[in-house]
Amino acid sequence: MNARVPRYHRIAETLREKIRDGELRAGARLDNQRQLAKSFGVTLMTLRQALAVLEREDLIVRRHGLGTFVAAPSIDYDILQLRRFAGDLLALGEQVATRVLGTRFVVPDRRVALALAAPEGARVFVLERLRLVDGHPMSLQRSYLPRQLGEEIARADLETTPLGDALEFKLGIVIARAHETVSAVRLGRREARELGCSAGVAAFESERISSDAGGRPVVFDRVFIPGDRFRITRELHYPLEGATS
Amino acid sequence: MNARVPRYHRIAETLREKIRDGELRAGARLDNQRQLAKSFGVTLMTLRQALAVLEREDLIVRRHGLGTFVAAPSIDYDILQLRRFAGDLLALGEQVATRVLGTRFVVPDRRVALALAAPEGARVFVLERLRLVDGHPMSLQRSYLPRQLGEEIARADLETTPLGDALEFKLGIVIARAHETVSAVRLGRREARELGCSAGVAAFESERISSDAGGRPVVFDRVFIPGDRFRITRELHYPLEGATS
DNA sequence: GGTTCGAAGAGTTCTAGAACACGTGCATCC
DNA sequence: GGATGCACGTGTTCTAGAACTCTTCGAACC
Repeated sequence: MNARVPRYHRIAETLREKIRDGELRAGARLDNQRQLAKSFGVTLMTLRQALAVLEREDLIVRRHGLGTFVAAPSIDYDILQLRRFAGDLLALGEQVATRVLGTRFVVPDRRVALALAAPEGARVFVLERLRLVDGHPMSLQRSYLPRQLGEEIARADLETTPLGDALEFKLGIVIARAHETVSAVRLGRREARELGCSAGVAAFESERISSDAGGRPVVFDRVFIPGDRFRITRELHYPLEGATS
Repeated sequence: MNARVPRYHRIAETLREKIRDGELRAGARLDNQRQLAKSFGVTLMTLRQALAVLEREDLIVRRHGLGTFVAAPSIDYDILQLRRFAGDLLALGEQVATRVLGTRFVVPDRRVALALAAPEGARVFVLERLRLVDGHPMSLQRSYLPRQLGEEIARADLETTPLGDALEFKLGIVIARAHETVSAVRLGRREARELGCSAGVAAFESERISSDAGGRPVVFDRVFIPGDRFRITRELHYPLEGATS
């Protein structure tokens, strides 16, 4: 009757079906954009518009320099039960141990600096810990704190005192809110070595900004957990309310 | 240092500032895209990318054939306190009166038919009411009910009995859930006449589907309220839980 | 008074490239 | 062993148009 449906919508629909039907699995890499444009018989710009549609639907993820990937399915559902991914997610009845790898002062990357509102070039405190489940390395956690807080907290026995407790009982700081982002990454060399697996394997990366009641950022946590991939953000409110199904 | 910031980001930022500083007010129409592209010295495609950014941020609204408009500010915040927009939003301590304009059986439009699961071409019951605040017309509400329910309810004294009460005490039907969509429209002639304003003025239109505990759709409400513009949907659960800030 | 039709204005889709920027991996160098 | 640098593959930004569709509004027509 009428071909009034935009071309890029049709392309998006085609790809959507391939993803739905399993022809393209979660995590799979699509052909590169120029190739796709060619095979659909459209311009790069048009193809990119189709990809933009799918990206807004969280069906694909585009990574500069790497490629376009099929995203993980419907995270929203799982995330409701996620609670605090970073730390105490691991308290599932297993034998959980924490090994402090060390503390340092470093110049943070942009994300950390932004989260902690640290001035350009200023150093921040880092606490690096390894979580072991059943004696096996499970996650690598780097906790960044503003310099001054770090200097105070560094004197605590972090080997036996959880960071949250040290903040609360030593400095009187209580975490009131957190914003967490979980994404999928490939492990770098250092992270892989600490976790006892090979570099480049897929892993969760959780970035969490915890703030006190006044909204002041207190801790930036970055956690790596070897595993599958997905990406989601969500707000947490303490004390955690009952899981709303 | 480096102009590595994409051009369309700079354009978006410029427009963002104009909106923030009030140079462009909510509801104002921007220059047309070709004009904007020309004045920014970029291609139409590039300008459109800037607009796409702002649209995703809900700062502007683009309407095919009409123009690009500054969106209303931060609706998400207000909607939390919206409760039942359709009816009892008006119970704010003002003098609220209800005038029944009439009842009819009509062939519903597609949206109503779909919501009430009415067969093609079947008639449904309509109750039309005017809400007056302080003697001044505030909103026009059309409540659609399935034919059979309508025939029962038509015998009630709707001038003095709220529709919800009539449903509950006369038919034993209790509303358990509702799904509400609020959008911005321009008033048609009839609606404008009833509301005592001129046709074409901007108004809220709220469409609400109320269902009983069994999930059966009971009432479709469509409410017009002259005012500003926005669009949002949200789920309501009865009994309404306390407002989570 | 209502209806129909068409022109004008505005957003949308699309082409065919060219140049740029980012991540990775490998080779090289200390 | 670790740092540096470069090439390659891939996504991103941008140009300069042309053609299409949607909405409104007024004029002409019942």
